[in-house]
Amino acid sequence: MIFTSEKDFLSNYNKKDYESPLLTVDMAIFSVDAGQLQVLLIKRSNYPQKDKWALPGGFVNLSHDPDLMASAHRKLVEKTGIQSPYLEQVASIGNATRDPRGWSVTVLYFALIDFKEFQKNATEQTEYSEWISISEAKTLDLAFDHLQLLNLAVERLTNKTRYTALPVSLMPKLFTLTELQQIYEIILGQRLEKKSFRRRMLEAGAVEETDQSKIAGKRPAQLYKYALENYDFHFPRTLEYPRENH
Amino acid sequence: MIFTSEKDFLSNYNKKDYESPLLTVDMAIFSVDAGQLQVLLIKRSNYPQKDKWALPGGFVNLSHDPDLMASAHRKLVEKTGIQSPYLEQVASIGNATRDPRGWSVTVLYFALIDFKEFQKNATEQTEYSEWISISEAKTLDLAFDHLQLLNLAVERLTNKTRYTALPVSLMPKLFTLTELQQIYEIILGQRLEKKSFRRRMLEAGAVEETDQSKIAGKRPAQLYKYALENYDFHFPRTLEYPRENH
DNA sequence: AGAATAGTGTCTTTAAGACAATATGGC
DNA sequence: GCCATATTGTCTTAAAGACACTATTCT
Repeated sequence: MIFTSEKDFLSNYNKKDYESPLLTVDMAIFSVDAGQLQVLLIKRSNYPQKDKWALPGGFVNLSHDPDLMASAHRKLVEKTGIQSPYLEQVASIGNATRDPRGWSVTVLYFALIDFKEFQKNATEQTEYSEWISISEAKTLDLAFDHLQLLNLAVERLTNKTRYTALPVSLMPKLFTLTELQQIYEIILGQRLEKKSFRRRMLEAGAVEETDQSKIAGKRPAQLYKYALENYDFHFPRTLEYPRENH
Repeated sequence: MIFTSEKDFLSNYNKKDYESPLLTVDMAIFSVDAGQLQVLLIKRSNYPQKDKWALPGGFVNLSHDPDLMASAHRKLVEKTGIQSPYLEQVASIGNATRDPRGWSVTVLYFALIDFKEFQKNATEQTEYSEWISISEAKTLDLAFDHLQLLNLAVERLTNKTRYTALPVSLMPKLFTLTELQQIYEIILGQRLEKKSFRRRMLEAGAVEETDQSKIAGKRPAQLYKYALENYDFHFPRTLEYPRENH
């Protein structure tokens, strides 16, 4: 068939003539609670892979989701009630075998939320969901290739924690530097030097003092807020692994 | 409908019951020639967007491509004849408006190849293609959202050039450090200090001497080869921007 | 006063930048 | 020997690590 114009071509085009894949968005929603990095998992209530733990996610709604990010955002709001989390695309996995229903592509996003904020917004869910620590989640028999997806998301988060201020997104608006450092240490699984950590945050202008302080037992601590426009900021060096003792 | 088992569910499942998106893979194939970073563009020979310049790419072949990477690799071989380039997924863009045919997702990959290797393997193409410098490509009226895709790929490449040895993939097997440095300078658009550059490559063990040297006019130069298992290696710091003169 | 947590001073270390000096081979 | 390009020496600088010290509040 020969077409004479874009319009002519389009009026003769029928999507159903071609094979299409399944398209899903899956979310690794992270939070820190009880001294551990946690991920929100759901228990699948339907086939396929019924009753297995899985990352929240599902089909992109082509009629209502304007783009992939919107689809990810919709799922996040459904599960957590949180409107403005940190949300980042990690990767897409697509192959003929990951879903028994056929050639399937999933676009993986990760989100960072403040656990306290989640508790405030918690809504009744149709599907059972639970916060599970990363270490435990990795031992579960997750649905589909979700273990691989979880690993990709965790790897992205830990890498970025080494050279960005991203973990601020796991905190409330105001936080102390000690609290922020603790979050870094939980994600990295490594102790950090207090002085280096504070100098780094302050000298780069990533955080700034507020006029408030937090009283929680002993000496009150200065409360800080995130001071940059966005989360693209990269520190000039990555945090090192602890040096050898000798 | 109630299903009693995974098998029962699958035997009743029909993909055509659900809407599916268009799925394409697009490639930013980079090379360096004539002192400039170049990208391989094709002139579209069919609707939609006929006669516009575009990144090579096209529909994932669900019957023959086992996964997304295989699809990207297939397109790369078709266009360049090169079997083992550096290939990395950049991002996926999916929305209702980028393609007039309907909700469309493209998975963007970038590839790095040695220009000389390309010339050796060049094959006749059905579609007209041409190497175009990045600066020129950005001024063209590219098809669909390919300008955005190109920008994403270039950004990924320049970022990684600051902290990895990736640009080695744009070189032949054996290369001199001066040649490698020139490639870095072209990608970054910035002069680098010779001593710092060599020290960095050598001390990290990213490259190692071979027993060959290259005679090209004046003093012969030592030929090196890439010495690491893969391209995941990160230098401990990023290359800096030139310091201020004062 | 003592304990506990917040916050600072300052020396060392690592790896990059700057730039001058030396080495090698073709002509 | 001269020139161009390759290669090295070495001082400076930026930012992180180590670790001891001071400050503030509660009990």
